[in-house]
Amino acid sequence: MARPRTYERGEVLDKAMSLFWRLGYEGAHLAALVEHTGLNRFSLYKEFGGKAGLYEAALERFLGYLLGQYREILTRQPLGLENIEAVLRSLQYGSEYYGCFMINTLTQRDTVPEGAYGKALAAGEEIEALYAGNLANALARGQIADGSNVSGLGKMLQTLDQGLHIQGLAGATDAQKDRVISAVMAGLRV
Amino acid sequence: MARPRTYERGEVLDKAMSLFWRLGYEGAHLAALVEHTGLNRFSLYKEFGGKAGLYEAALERFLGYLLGQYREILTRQPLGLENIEAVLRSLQYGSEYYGCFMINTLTQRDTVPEGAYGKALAAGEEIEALYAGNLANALARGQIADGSNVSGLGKMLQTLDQGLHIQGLAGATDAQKDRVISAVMAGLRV
DNA sequence: TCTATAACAGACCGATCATTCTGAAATTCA
DNA sequence: TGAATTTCAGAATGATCGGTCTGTTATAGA
Repeated sequence: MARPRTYERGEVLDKAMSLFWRLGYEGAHLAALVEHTGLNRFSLYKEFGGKAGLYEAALERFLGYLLGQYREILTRQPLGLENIEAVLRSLQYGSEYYGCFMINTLTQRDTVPEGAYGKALAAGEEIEALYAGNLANALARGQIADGSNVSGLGKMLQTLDQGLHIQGLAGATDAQKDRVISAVMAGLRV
Repeated sequence: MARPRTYERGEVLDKAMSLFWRLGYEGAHLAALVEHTGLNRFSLYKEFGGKAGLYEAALERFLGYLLGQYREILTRQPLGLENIEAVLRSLQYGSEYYGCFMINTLTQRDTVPEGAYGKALAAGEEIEALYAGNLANALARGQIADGSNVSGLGKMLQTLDQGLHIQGLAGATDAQKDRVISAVMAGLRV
């Protein structure tokens, strides 16, 4: 009954994500978003309500990818150090982008749309909980020292994880990041 | 022989820094910079050449502060773990800002003025070298395990340091960051 | 094939961007 | 005190911003 759309919502979000990722919210101008996504202004407003809505939708999509990866690896049975090492190593590679869209959102809290900061925050909390669950099991399995401060270690791992993304921005190679991870895992194991 | 200026260059840079810090390069509009620094447009262009020049000058000033702090603590004799712990703890507190202007510059590589990224990178390399120097001495003093990978540990500490700034953005409390530091130091010591 | 519908491309809009310019004000040196 | 000089405040400037609107085009159902 009507002209069919020439875009697919997911593809548009992926392309918008890559632009926001590189350029930030203010830096990704509407003209560039229109050109890069192929979605014309009219449809962009109809579908997402505007630039802010597009950013939030792109961020949600990214966080979905990200949490999917963390959940997949950090719920493998049995929970423990293997999962933690696997997730740290996996997340460093295979991305065509630098850094992390979630972290960029956090660092741009005051320029990013209203709801974005909270969404990034919530994702971070779930990731921390996933780390903590694996650490608790690692403790029960005797993989880490008796009396370890599990909650402190959980935040430590997340801190390191986030730091690795900054290291990537600062030009650290995969080999260097690998050595960082090895150093931390060595300190963790009994 | 002429009307005296009503501003002091350093103060202007401090105020510009705080605005760029919070809002990023694109987000800090010239009108806001003029209002916040008290420096009028004419003088801003005469003194710094424009918005980009002001950003670079503010970043240089920030990196000067930052490196000054790192150098002061990480060159205390004798070099070793004490300095490392001291610098990690000191850098987390006492700032009225969130995050780190250097890290923000790295995450906004594609929107920030030409030379800014390189300046941030160079500062990071000096910091890493300072960590490495203290680790090498810690090894010689038997503070860390024989055969430790000093260069890997150095990058690990810098990674953690950067991660702590992101944790601050994500609302981590000083107590939580303290526990993260304690966990890492515990893993480091023999 | 014709009509209703929704997406299309791109022109248009006021607001605001970084930058430049203009003229008044304040100071110094003669 | 008066001329020279530099900063001051704020008014232009052209470009570009995010957002809106209009007329055209392509499809689906009748």
